[in-house]
Amino acid sequence: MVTIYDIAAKAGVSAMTVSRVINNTGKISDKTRAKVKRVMEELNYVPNQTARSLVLQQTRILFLLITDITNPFYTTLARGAEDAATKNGFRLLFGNSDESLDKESDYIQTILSTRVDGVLVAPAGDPSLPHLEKLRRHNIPFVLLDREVPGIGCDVVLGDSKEGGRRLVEHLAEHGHRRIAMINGSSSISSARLRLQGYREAMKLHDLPCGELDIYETSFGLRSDLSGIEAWLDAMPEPPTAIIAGNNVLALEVMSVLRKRGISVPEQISLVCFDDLGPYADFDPFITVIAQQAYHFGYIGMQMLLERIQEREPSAPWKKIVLPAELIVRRSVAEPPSP
Amino acid sequence: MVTIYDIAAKAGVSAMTVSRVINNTGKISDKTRAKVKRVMEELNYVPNQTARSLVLQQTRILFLLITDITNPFYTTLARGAEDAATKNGFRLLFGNSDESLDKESDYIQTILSTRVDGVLVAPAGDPSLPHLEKLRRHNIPFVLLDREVPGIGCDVVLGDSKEGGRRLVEHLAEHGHRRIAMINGSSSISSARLRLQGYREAMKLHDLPCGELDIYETSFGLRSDLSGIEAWLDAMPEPPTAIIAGNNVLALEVMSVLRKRGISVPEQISLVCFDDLGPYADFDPFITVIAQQAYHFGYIGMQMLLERIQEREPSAPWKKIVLPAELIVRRSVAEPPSP
DNA sequence: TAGCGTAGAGTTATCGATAACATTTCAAGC
DNA sequence: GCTTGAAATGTTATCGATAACTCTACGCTA
Repeated sequence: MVTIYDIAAKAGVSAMTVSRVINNTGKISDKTRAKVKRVMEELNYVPNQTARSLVLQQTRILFLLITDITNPFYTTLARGAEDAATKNGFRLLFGNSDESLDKESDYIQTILSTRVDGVLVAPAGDPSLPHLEKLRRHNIPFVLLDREVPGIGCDVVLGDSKEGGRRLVEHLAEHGHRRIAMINGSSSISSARLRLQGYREAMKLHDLPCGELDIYETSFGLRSDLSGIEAWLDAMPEPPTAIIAGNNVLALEVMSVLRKRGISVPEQISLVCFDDLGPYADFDPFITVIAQQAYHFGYIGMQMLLERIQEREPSAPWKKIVLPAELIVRRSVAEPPSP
Repeated sequence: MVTIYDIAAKAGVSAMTVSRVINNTGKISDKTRAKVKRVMEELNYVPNQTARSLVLQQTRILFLLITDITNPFYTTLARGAEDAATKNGFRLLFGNSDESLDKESDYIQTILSTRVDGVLVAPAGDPSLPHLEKLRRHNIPFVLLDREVPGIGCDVVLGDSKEGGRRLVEHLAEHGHRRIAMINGSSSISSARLRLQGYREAMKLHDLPCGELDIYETSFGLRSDLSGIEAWLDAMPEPPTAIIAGNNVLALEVMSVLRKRGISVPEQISLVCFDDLGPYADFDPFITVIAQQAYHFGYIGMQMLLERIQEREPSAPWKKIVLPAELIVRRSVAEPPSP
């Protein structure tokens, strides 16, 4: 591998001169600069970023840790983050925790040892706290995306989950639904908690019945086994006329179970969810959703992270951005079937 | 930031002894080992991977460069690659070239300067050749995924694109279609070329008409402007009764145009494509596709890459794996409407 | 008890770059 | 021709780890 010394030797200058040419610093005569550049081209020289990071104490690499790389919400978010990062001369690496605390922990370790300059995290849930404290202890700036974690102070970009929950209930109530059930992610995840809270408040406000059996708490991630969902549907004494899914993955899974049972949406049951389906919503614009501005989550989060890294205002108070929830009405809601 | 010297000082040993404890090499008394470990815990020490990489001349980091992070084909592939990498103690970083040669070139530069141990590339197309030659010149092992590039020798994992093209035509022909059009990615991409070739051969075999206007060559990536597709549909003298899309993104876009025009699928026109829609195919199992084993592309490609890196067989001949194409019949194909 | 082998440590050089300081070069001014 | 100061370039130390070598102390053997 060609090093800066090889270039220096061949160009008949010192390594420092080559370094100055590379970084455009200090004073170099045009003649020397040209000669060094020519030699670099000739030998296909590429500076060793590892060596550079070691002395500069910064990598200009940022990390985005998401919980589900196959979920379009996160890939769209990733695009936003990437765009903001490259626009500022940083590179972005991705990691995928799969909603697992263990994998998340591994990635945190990787992040610490790689000495990245900053991290964007969609945490697996409240128990992610120790992971975040680790980042804090090691002075690595980070911004939370989509989910808050109680107990840690930091910048965070959230969606208006509670409001989203309310709106979905209202939308269904307007169509005459009274038996509205909800399937949701774990309550150890702040967004799931707020979605549920919004749902509960709106149900109460509209004087709709809502027993504990109407709510099913499971994981946001993709599962191979849908029997939990089946059991839940069977357990409700009076079947619901509408279901709210806490995210897009859960909606897919509920849909799959309903189809298997020959229950048609929206004729026999209405179905709505949080999070849009990315490009696929376009394909068959079927399901009514609370859409989140996924791209903006990434873009804004990245901007906040870069501000912390470049510390325009040292130790500014933590910021919390809440992006609005938008109801997109499509074709998955109808009047409840007459009894 | 805590360094190995801080640990050494506090534990009253040399840095080398700490290094030996970290890496479990050499001989260390149990007493010393315990003391060093305790100090490392106390100070939350994490070894600096940058420094380590510099001296070891290896990073244990691999890179996956894909062309569309929002395409489920690639995210599923990414999962496979990640699983194979972590299983072997390597970490995997992702990059997204967006089907752009320029972005691809930037990533190649990043890869070279980061000194990763190996690369999995889905190239933007045949003009990616110089980028791959750069990797070769710098002795970075790489494996191509999904697309070949003429002019470079390397391991590659492909889908059986030609066979897929044939099968789609046959499937449509069996349903009585004679006017079958195709929208496809750029012919500078090997998989697009083969898909087209399969289509052409099958059309000829079945004695079906196929003029130049029936084929529309565009980009595989997502576009905001669908007017090209509109113009193509308008330009065909006799409208087709079926359309084959060269990948899932193109199918989405064609679908979008058709819906806008009030043309229903499959009643008025049949639509099939290459590549499945990931989890979304489950949601509304609508479109008939040639599915590729996306996960296996990643998993197998990664295994081949690791073999090259660990050089079990130095300079073994290049391997070319062709994964079978599977026709999944759903509901987007019907008999052509009677004239 | 001298000699020797080895477990358990330490020393020094190195990876490839850059910061900080040091030195050389050369043109302008008197 | 000599001084002076800025421009141009070089030298040395450093970042945090590891490889390769060296050293020390102790126990066993003859």
